[in-house]
Amino acid sequence: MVTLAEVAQHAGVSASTVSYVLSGKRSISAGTRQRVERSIQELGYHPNAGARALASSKSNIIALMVPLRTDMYVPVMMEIAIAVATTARIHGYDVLLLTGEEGPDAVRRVTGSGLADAMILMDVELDDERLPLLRDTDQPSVLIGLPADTSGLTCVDLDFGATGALCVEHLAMLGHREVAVIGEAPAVYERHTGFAERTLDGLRSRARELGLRVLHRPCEGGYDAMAATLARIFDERPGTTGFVVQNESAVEPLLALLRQQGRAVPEDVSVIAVCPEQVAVQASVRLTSVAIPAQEMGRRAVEQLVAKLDGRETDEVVLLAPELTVRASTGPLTGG
Amino acid sequence: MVTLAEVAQHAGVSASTVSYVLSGKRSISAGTRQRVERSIQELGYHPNAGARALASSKSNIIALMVPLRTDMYVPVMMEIAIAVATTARIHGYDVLLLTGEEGPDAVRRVTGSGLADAMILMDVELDDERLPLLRDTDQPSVLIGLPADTSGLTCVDLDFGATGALCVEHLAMLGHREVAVIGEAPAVYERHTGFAERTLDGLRSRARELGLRVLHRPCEGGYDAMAATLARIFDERPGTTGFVVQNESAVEPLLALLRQQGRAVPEDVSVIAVCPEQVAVQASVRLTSVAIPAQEMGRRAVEQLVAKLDGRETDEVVLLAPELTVRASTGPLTGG
DNA sequence: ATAGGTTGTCGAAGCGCTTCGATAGCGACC
DNA sequence: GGTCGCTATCGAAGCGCTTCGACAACCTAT
Repeated sequence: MVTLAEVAQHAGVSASTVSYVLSGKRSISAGTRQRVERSIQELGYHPNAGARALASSKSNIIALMVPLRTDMYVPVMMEIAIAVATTARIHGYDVLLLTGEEGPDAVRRVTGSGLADAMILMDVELDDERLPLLRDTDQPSVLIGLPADTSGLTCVDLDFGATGALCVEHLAMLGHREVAVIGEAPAVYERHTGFAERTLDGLRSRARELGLRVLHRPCEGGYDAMAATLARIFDERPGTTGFVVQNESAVEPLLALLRQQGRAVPEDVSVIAVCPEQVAVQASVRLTSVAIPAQEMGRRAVEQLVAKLDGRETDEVVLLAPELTVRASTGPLTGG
Repeated sequence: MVTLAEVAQHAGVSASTVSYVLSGKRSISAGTRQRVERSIQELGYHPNAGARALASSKSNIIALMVPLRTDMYVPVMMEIAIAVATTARIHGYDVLLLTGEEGPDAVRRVTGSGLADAMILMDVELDDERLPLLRDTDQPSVLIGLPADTSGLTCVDLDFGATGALCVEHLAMLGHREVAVIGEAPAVYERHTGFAERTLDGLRSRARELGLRVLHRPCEGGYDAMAATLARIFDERPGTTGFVVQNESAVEPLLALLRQQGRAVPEDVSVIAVCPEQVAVQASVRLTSVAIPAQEMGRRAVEQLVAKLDGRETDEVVLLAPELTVRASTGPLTGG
């Protein structure tokens, strides 16, 4: 391995000068800079990460903690992770991938060892056990998702409350009066992942204002579970004409079942999905949907984090405004 | 931050003794060990990663390069990534997440800076531009996927050739004579990702031996693309009764279209998917499938890598044997 | 011409750890 | 009882870098 000292010797300057050329923290004459840069090129020098971290107490690494479970929103998670990695590189950081498995211990380990300068947590639960640790540390962190108590934390998330409201508004505008919400698997609600509840709250309170009736049913993904859920819904509320689906793996089964039951989309029933664009576009009916802006979330999380690392002020909570795209799965209520 | 020296002082021993307690590289008396361990506990000591890396020239980090594109097999990629992270932790390594974006430069950067001790590459193309670099480096690496020339490389992958053969055998056994293969998007073939071609080769050559006719059609995911593809297939080969699908996002559309055309699965046509178990189980018809053993692939890749890092001999190529699970989407050809 | 301020460079200290002798202590052996 | 061979421990060097203070060289304003 080529070292700083070798570069310095090759360029005929001192080691510190090379270091300053690299960091730009002191002014260097154009001539010297060029000589040093040529030497770096010629020798194929790469600064040693460990030495750098030791000397500067900065690893230039951001830890990203992804949920271990793969029962939900996998593509979204992946897209966020990739956006995080890509954006981090732009700011000169690398990303360390941690799984939720280690739980709070991972936070301690990474914080304590100086492995990472900062950390991003995904899939935050309302009362996440990692939060006290984060508040105690002075290591910057950003959450993707919204816990119950955000004090002292920085969070980035889609505004799921507004998302729910937006869905119900669209349906109301089209004349629907009875709405069913196909939610995430029961386990998701049980573990108090905030977004599912927030969507529902936003949707319900707006529905109340607009005078719509709402029936919420959690649903495991897949065809069979969806069939059972749908049967129960029509059993309980035969007049249901609007559906809001917040569960990727229930989307296609729902469409298939409706088709099978002779209910035309969007003539008889309207369906809105809360899902990534790709799912909405590729479905058997092009879905009116509120997109989950995975990339944007990853990007913003990194930007918040970098701002913190640079000592800039940051917002406490960044809520991304939902956008509803009308496609072919919603239409005015005609039959009455 | 608590340092080694502080632990040493607290325990009344020298720094090197603490270090040896931690690493176990020299024998330590039981009494001393206990005293040191108690001090570590009490002070909440975590070894500094940078200092360690510098002194030992080992970072205990494995770099994982994931494809940037999210056009295919996203859940599989995610599952592999998580399996890699989990398995790596078991062996005392952390995982650095690199996106394909930087391309070969990322390999240079990570190798040169000593950021990682080794690296795992996913989504390897037949003639991947990163391979020469890997062969040149003495940094251990493992590929997930199979390039054209595996000499000097260690690879882990599903045996896609055998997978193709297995699918066609199953269909042949059930009496089918005309088989259509719904493949990945054309772009996947164009960029020469090996697995798609290997599946096809294995399938074709076994079909020849068994006397079946095979028609292969690449297919973008989604309903519309699948509809067009399916129309062309039945147009060209009206007698097609067996389908092999190697494209997650074509599965559900295919089932919907067949249903819509009044072709019953599995009475009239049989469908085999090459996909993750979850997809096969959740589909509207429980699919006979060959699973893509994502977790196993990630795990094996790490194990190969760790073996290399420990100086143990490793296999050059690990091909996982495919397993076909019969579910409800395939059956004997009855109509004749 | 001289004090004062820049600008560009250097040397040295030190980041926290690993690791290589060196050595002290101790039981065993002839 | 002296020597050998352990085991358990220590001290010191050094990994490759950053960063601080020092200082020479030069420029400007008086």
